[in-house]
Amino acid sequence: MPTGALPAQESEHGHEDAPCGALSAGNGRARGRQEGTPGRDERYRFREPDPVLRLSALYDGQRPSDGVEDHGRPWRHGRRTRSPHRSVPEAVGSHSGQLMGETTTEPREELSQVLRHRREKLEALRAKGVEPFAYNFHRSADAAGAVATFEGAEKAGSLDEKDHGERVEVGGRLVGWRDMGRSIFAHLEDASGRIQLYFKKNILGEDDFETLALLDVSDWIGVEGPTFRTRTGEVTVQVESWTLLAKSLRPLPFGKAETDPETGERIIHSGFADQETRYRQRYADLAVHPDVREVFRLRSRVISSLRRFLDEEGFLEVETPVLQPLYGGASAKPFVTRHNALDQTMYLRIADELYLKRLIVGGLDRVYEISKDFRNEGLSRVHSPEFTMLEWYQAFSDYEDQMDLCERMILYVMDEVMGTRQVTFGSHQLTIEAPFRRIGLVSALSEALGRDVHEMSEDDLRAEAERRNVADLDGAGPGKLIDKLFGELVEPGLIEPTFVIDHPKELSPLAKPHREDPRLTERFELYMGGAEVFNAFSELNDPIDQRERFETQVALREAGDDEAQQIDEDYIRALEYGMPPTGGVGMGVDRFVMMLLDQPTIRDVILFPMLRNED
RNA sequence: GACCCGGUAGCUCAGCUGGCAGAGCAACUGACUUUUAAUCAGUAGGUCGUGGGUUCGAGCCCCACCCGGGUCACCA
Repeated sequence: MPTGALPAQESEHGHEDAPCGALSAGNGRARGRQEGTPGRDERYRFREPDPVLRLSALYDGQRPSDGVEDHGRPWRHGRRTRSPHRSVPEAVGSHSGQLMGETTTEPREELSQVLRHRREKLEALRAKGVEPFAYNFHRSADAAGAVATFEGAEKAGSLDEKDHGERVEVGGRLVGWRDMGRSIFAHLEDASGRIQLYFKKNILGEDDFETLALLDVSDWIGVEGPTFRTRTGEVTVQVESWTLLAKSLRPLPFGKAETDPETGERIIHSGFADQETRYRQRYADLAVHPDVREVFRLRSRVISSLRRFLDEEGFLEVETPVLQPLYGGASAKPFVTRHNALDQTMYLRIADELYLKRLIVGGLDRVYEISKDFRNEGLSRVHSPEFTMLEWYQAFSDYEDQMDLCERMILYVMDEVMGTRQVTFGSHQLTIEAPFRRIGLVSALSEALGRDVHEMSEDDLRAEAERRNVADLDGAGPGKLIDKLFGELVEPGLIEPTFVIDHPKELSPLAKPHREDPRLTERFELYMGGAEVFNAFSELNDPIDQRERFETQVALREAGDDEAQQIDEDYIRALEYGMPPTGGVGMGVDRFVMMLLDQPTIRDVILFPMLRNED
């Protein structure tokens, strides 16, 4: 599990799990595996003699009589039939067939025993008149608030004669359960943190206490009662009444947590380690891993902070098309789709750039957009086909100004969200301070090669690249060769924030020529933690030059480069009306978040990363 | 795409040179009224990714395939 050093979080919630109540749903084997029966079909019948007497007893006489086939759905009796909840919630999925005793073509479910027990408890609860899926629950505090209030009262000496704090109503998910016989300790977790619950038989009464045995870790419950501090020092709710809010029919894969007696640190033994399953079932990953929840809370705060920064700088947030008749603004392959009514091929955008610059032409002189872009390419640690891009364009600025703006923005976000300028990138500990290092792409490469890149012919460059086993050189011109060599030789070392500036013209068809060296463009990429996070130019505003650049791209495309750009006539028309000098920046928001939160892969900062179809 | 590693109980994993498929946790039964990885006693739980092959015998060896992770390479 990701264990990035996340700053400034409240508590380290660990995970605990524990066996739940003593009472239970009975002996599955006896029912499901009777001699000679093929298993599934028999599993849910209630027949005599049924050894599951404790469970049966809880039905309070509503238990279906025996030996009749349609008792596969005992909860269908009584008022349940007309309940808006109808039969089984969606989570049941393919198991309903099983449970109904029907033959089904569904593959046999892996969890049948565990799922069965929970379903039996659900029935037992309904038989006792306990509604397992509540409509609402009023909370007087969240878990952290209840603890804080108690501690405040304790400090102020305002506890009552029994050392109880005020009564609270808290609600959350059961994440731990320790049954001690006539008393039970449990932990309840909500978005704020966790709080211990204490259930005591002679407070709740015999019957209510018995019913607790039908609860499980993962259930949502609400409780009410005074707070107190246990002998071991933990602030705890002494439960006087409880309400089941939602029965969990599928146990969450909680791991175990222990507290190191030496350091007091919580050591977490994850019960949910399979990366793929964690991405597919992000709900369970989030439910079980508080630090994953924290990553996404911080991601959200980073994005808010970026937005606030740009708003304060006078930028206007805009929205431009995701579905485009012509894609452009980057070198990438698009997703293709079709609009039926217009009978027209559409592309999912690969960049926002060309639309945003049209807005500069129109006089909206500082604009930005935070959006999903789509590139039909492979997946990797730093590439997702669907990713979040922030682009902004500012008239009356050039790339020098934008480097300054980037520095300010990064420090603004760090101060506001992280509260520190210290950051960890893998094994590197860094302090981020402006100004960042600036290196010329060509001069840095020249230094790495030990010879002046400008003096090298295309053949020299190719020979160097081949000597260093740089892959995929087909059709690469000198610009691309320089870029490849740079990627090989210089890029991996760019851990601390570094502006790499002044790229070869061939690589940057939308950037202005360098004012001092026509072979280059005024462009920078900002690298952090070894990955490119920002990309920016002094934007090309000469429509005649722009057309020539597009034509060069078309030639590259015809030569087989399917990532080369196309001529966008409408964009050229816009430039012909006149675009003021403009600096523009694109930022990979996911990567930025990765860097700030020290997350090793882009999937760890995307809630639902793209995966191959399940089956 | 190429290379490396992996897929065994609900989860995390072990399984030697081919010889009866295992552990911990979770589940289930029982005990326990201030525990917190609760503890103690007991019970159940398996299509060893899929399909072929070799063998008296395959989780293990061979072939093919599926799925995942990592590394490399390109766009943020």
